[in-house]
Amino acid sequence: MRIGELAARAGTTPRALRYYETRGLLPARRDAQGHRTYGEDDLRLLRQIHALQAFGFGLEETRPFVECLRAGHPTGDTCPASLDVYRSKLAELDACIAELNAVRETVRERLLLASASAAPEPRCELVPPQTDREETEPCSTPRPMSPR
Amino acid sequence: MRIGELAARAGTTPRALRYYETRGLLPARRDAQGHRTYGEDDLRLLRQIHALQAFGFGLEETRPFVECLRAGHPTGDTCPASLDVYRSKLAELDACIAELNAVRETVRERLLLASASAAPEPRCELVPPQTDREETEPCSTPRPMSPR
DNA sequence: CTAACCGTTGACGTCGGCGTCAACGCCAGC
DNA sequence: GCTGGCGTTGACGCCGACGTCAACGGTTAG
Repeated sequence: MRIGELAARAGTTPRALRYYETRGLLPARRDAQGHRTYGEDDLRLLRQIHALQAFGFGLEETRPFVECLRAGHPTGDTCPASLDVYRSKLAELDACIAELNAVRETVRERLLLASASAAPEPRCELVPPQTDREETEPCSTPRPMSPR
Repeated sequence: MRIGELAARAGTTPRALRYYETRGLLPARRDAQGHRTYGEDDLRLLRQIHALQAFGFGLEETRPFVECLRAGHPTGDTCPASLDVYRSKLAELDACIAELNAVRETVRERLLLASASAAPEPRCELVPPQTDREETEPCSTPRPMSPR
């Protein structure tokens, strides 16, 4: 299997696979023409990578999982190094969530205070809220649920 | 007041102020030597900018607040445009927090499942947890609480 | 023969908010 | 005159995960 086919089957692009290779994450054999050649196993590795990326894992963080799979384990998270990544990710998420909640509360307070003082006389105006709902792009840091 | 002094008083750098100017966020007058000149008002604008940045607001999002202040209002969030930013930020935060919570739960489940199957015999090993606490850098997207 | 299509490497662009460096100007003090 | 300190503009670097383009090569189908 060559790069185009693997990319299509994995739902990604040749460019991404080449990038992974430069990072040492997904090395490829070469055929007589110098073209990259992959096996079925590589498809599993790619699926692992994408599953973790969808959760906001960085490429480096997927490495233990990928190597774990390549070592022959049934799943990528069978190895201790992968569990460590899980744990540090959990801690990171907890810290992030706590911080965002704190910010959220502060912003909410400010909004209430400001909208109160901005309307000197609370006229109970019930303006129909929003006619159109814009898709506001959410959290991008661990950025899960990327388009495509 | 020139750029170095204002930067020092605002706790930022000349580079940042020049950048703001290129963005049209903080225009400056010039003296005979071509040096940027600022007034006391600009210090207030800068404080507003930094306060919002500490909450994870992007520079563009601070613009309504800054213009509100320049329009002579007592606070930056007196104007409707600023309130809109507050509201959209709240929505963004809510979406982000919800997403992160979902990811957190999934990761936690995975960790439990994997650590359970990784230890075929739950040997109740009570290894002393962590000897050193590494400062894991938290959420960077709305990235509040930046260093300095 | 030529076009279509797949592959290769290399380099630059993207996004935000500046940091850092280069090369220069102007003014004060010794 | 020389040094130090402040200012100016312009350009490149950073970080992550690629997208996009350029210029090239090899295989296959018409």
